[in-house]
Amino acid sequence: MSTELAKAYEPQEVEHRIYDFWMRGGYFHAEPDPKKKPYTIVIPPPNITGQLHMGHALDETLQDILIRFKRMQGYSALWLPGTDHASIATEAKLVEALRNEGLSKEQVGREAYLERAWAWKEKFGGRILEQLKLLGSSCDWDRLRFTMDEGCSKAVRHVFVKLYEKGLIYRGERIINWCPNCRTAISDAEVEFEEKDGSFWHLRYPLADGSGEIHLATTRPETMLGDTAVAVHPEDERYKHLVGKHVILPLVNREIPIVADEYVEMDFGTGVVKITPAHDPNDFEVGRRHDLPVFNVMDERGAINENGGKYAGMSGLEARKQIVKDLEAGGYLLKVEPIKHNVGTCQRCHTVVEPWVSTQWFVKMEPLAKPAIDVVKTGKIRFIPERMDKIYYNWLENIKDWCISRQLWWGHRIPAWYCEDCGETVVSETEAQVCPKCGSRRLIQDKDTLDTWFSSALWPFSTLGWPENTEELKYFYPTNTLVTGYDIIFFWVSRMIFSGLEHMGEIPFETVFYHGLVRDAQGRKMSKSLGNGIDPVEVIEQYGADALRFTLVTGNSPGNDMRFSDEKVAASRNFANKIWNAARFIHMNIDGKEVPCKLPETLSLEDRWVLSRFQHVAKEITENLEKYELGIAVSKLYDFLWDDFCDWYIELAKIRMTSGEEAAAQGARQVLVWVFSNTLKLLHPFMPFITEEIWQSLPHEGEALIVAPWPQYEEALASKEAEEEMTKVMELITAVRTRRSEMNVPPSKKAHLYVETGTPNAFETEREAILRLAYCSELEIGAKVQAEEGAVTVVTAACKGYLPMDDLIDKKAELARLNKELESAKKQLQTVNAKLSNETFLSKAPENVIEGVKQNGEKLREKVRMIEESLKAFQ
RNA sequence: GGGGGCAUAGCUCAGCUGGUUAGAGCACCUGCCUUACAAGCAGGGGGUCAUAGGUUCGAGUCCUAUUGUCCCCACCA
Repeated sequence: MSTELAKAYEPQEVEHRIYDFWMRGGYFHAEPDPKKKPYTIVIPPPNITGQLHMGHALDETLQDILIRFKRMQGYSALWLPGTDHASIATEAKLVEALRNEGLSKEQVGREAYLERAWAWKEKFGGRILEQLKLLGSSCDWDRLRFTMDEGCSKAVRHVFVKLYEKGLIYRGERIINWCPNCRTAISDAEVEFEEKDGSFWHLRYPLADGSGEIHLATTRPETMLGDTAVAVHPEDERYKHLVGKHVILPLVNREIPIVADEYVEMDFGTGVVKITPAHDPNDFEVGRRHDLPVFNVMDERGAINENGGKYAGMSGLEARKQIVKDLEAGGYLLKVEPIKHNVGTCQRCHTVVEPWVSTQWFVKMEPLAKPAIDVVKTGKIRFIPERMDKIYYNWLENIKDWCISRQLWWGHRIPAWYCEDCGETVVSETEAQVCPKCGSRRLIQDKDTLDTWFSSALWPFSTLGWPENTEELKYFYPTNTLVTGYDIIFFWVSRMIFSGLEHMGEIPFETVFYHGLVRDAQGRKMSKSLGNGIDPVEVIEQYGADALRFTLVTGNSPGNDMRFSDEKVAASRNFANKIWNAARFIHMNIDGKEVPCKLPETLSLEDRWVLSRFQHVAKEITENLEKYELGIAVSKLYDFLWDDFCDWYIELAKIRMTSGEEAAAQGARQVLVWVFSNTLKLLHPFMPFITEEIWQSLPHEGEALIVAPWPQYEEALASKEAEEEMTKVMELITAVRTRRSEMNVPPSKKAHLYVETGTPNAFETEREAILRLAYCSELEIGAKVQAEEGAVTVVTAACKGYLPMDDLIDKKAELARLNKELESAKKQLQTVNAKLSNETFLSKAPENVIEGVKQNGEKLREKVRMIEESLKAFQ
């Protein structure tokens, strides 16, 4: 870059060029390196169906910040990228595409279907990765993985067999959540409850012996076709005598028993529940306890099956209507009342989920959950923020077995074969050829595939080569940080933890850094249906990737949701522009000159001040980053760069650079370059493009900022004295500016300034700065100065200034102002004095706090004295 | 039913283990095209930190309760 370039930063061209530069340099690639310490993050693999949304943008930005930080600190920093096959989501897209061609997946057949699926994956699966690059993500693309690639698939089969042999995977007929739209079983975690309007139908079931009837209510009358009992509470006096008797199931005319079970709540409704074991999880349990038959009346589409008699073939809703009609006609319907109730829906398609009995594969969770709880309890794995612990414990402590089979074709096919001759089940990592029991060769593989999360659970080690014991696995595992949203604690985090412990005997990561959701400006969730989603790619095009990243990390604290708005990105863009212009300014002053990238021999007070400030900032930011306080770190950088460096230091440096004294000018140039390029290092993880671009253009050592060493705190450059001295000067300048502004004096009108002070050194040293920045025509400094009468007074902690501006002074206003200031100073002094005369404060507060209060008291006393003196003089 | 978050300036939010006078961005007001930047510079107004108690020498920060709001889990047929 040079000063000829645009006044405003134009990110588009820079970003592509710089990303190419990084790629060509191979800076993203990490190798096992015994000389370095490893730092590893595995990416939460985005779905191949996905487009980059703000949630990804946040997730990837946070990871990239951590990886770039660690890389600069000298770690062998691996950010391992990849994508997830997302079985249900992808299958939905594929089936839809087929439907548009007038085809079904059954029509094309499994093999052809999978060919299409892979082709689709090749075509669209990489789109999101290209979008990740636009963000600046420094992933090791050489190590790109996919949950269904050969290695991951091998890991999946290995785990399946191992768990099966251990008895932790089993197959059985259970009641599961069935999505009639996706036509597959789903796990408990994939069910979302939504409050919906419904009806409560009150029914009458006559007793079989004709001695009366029993009243009950249901929200799903169509399930009565599958009723196999009626239940009451064993202690319920109203019904005790009926237990053991039978009722006639209306419409169906089946005799079903009345059973007693503690599950029934006496106080709810009539205290009678109809029991449909095939279509309700609680009823299923009741049925098991009482050995009731399971009478399945629904098919895979949620329609009534052949067990439903005259209702067979009707959809659930049709059957409901007809059954209610028939019940009413038969005199069985007592009343209907409207209610609101929670209905389970499919996470993917929001179709109402049917509890359905079918044969599925499950993972036995309890033995796996226990160690997973322990590693968090003992702190081996740390959650940030800590409160996520509870959510995690709560889930694992109440865990139910995990239904892992899916009636889908896209995914890892279950490595189980059934013998057609003897019915034996063979589970094997490789294709089973012969039945070990009867020797038959007629083996058929299970048609189902595994839950997507079964493979993502292995992601931290399957991507590093497991089950082979690769160099990568040895070096990079366990990984260090997992960055993800709190919405997938159950789906993913918990499953990676127990999988890592079970298969690797070691935690998968040390820290889980949770972030919240990115919401719209009104705080609503971004969603397709609301149409309020903001496309990160568009934001990048308009404002630049650095501005987007800066926006996402500023003010973001772990685990908390954030709002996203155009105004915020605009503010970030302005910051990028500020940096750009600081660079332009420096170029203007160094171009064509030889400026070494080291500090000069002699340092001025402002040099020592800015260097000291930088040291503290560097130290604090490093600490903040290590504690995952990214939002805090970035705002400190913002303040330092904008306020300290641009608004103060650059302005101060201009004096020497226009002074005509070459040695002084050169010193200023060197400090400018040194502080600025070191600040760029600190800023690089957050805003990688603009910082690399500028850093390259300035005098620098090393080939790229991305691999430049992270600034170390240097005690020798920190100076409390320089900061204190400089503060005196800055306070005076600000006070003069304020006073002038209040009197509406334009900067063009210079004024004589008298500074009365007991500590003249700093003021003398910075004489030129005061002249220039406080708009002075002349400056007198002394222990006692003789100012013209009627001069305006400014008082700071270290000095008193007089501005003779007789013609502009509103005497009354000036008097009022001085009085106000005196009052305020006195009030503060009072607070301080109260503290210092408080015995308990003095005896209990720590030394440094007391010392601070004392010093403050000194300053205030001096200030009060000076104001009083001015008032006296004024009158 | 159980658990959790949030409540600080007009708006969006910081404020880490309690410690001098509670901060930022945006918005607003005033003055400036000062030769890096008007996407800028200088200055300013604006907050009884949701409410009520408590702990403490000291509370925005810790504890208890209340109110409002959002979320998670469980789910009553």
